[in-house]
Amino acid sequence: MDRYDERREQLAESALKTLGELGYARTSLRDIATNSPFSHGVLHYYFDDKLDLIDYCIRYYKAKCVTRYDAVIADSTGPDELREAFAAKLVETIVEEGPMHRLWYDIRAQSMFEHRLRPAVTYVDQTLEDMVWRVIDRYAELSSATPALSPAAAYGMLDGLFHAALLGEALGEDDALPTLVDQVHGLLPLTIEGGTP
Amino acid sequence: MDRYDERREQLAESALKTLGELGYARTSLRDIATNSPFSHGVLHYYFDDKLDLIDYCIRYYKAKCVTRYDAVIADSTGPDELREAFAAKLVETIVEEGPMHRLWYDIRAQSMFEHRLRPAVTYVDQTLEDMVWRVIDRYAELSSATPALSPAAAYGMLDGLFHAALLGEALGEDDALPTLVDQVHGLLPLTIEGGTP
DNA sequence: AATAGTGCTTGACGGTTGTCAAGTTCCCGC
DNA sequence: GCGGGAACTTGACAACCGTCAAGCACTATT
Repeated sequence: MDRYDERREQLAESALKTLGELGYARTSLRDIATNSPFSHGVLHYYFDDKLDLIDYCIRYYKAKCVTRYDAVIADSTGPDELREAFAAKLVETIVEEGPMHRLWYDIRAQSMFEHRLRPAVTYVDQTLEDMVWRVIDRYAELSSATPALSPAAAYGMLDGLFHAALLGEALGEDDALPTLVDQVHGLLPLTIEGGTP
Repeated sequence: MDRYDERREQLAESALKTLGELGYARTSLRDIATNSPFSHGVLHYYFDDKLDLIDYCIRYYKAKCVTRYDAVIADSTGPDELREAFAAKLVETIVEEGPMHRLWYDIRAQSMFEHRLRPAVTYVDQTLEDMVWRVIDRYAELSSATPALSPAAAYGMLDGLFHAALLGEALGEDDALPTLVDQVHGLLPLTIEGGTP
């Protein structure tokens, strides 16, 4: 990777930090530059415009989190262990990377109004669906069963629970995270069928 | 209702129309006023500031859609009929009120960054959960069974599927709506247990 | 060491934003 | 019909936005 790409990543890092705190609507290019070692003019040196920067940020964000559960998949030796570890990891990432997830749901909502965001959102959403499916597939395998729903359905339901927990956590519901654990524990068995009795 | 409240509702109507088209981030008070019979100054005559207006809009939005599925609940005489009618109604509202739903998910995401939106979002979210739970509860009753998950879990999963379908529809996936129907058909039986064999 | 070119800063631009004060029009009670 | 307050318009404000041109600093090559 050459120097040019390094700087783009560095700026994307600063941008993600700022966007994660303020959200898309209230983050200006000057805010991003303030949270970086550079001045505001440099952003137009490395990116065409604001949306080009955000497009890059979205894809960069994905690269950092798409393998988040792969260790859980690889290390778990039984269905219940996988279920526990997966639920714990979901909670962990809300606690440790909350702003990043908030930003993701923000950007995804923006993509319904801002057409230029759509390709990146579609791309990342698909990789997240794949990531979830690897968990479900492994869970079925460890249960000696087969998945009972489509990847899209599994991702949609799990994402709904995750999104609700993130929202609850942001809105100050103090039982949002334990509730998520319970919900995931309840949901995973529903995603498979034909397991060994 | 006095004249003052009538005008507030009228302005909220114009605001929702504009916000539904442009989204929160790109809608200005002047845009809203342009889509109304009044000038931009009148908004500060009826609302304290922009967030006060949006707070009012969110609650007003809820009042219009919270009973959307009650007719389905009342008219259905069997579990499969309810399931069909509910899924059809979900699709119908995406088609006919798409912008309003897009706005809702946008505002809900904004509430994670803008504290002043939180009370209204929390309030509406709860009424939506109640609305979904009335469907699930009736579905269990018609199935001679009992619900197998909490209202929050049922709402979270269903909302995840609905959100994904709305997003898919906005992003141009032409099978988003039929897929939603299939997913809802698959999900509802999972929400109950102990039905008559 | 002179120079060319990359990397970065600075400052300015036109436009838009929320907000509000001042002024105008309209309507209702007397 | 006349006065007064409510309803609404207009215009202006300070601040902020994305963008970009101009210039400075630094580095590497010759």
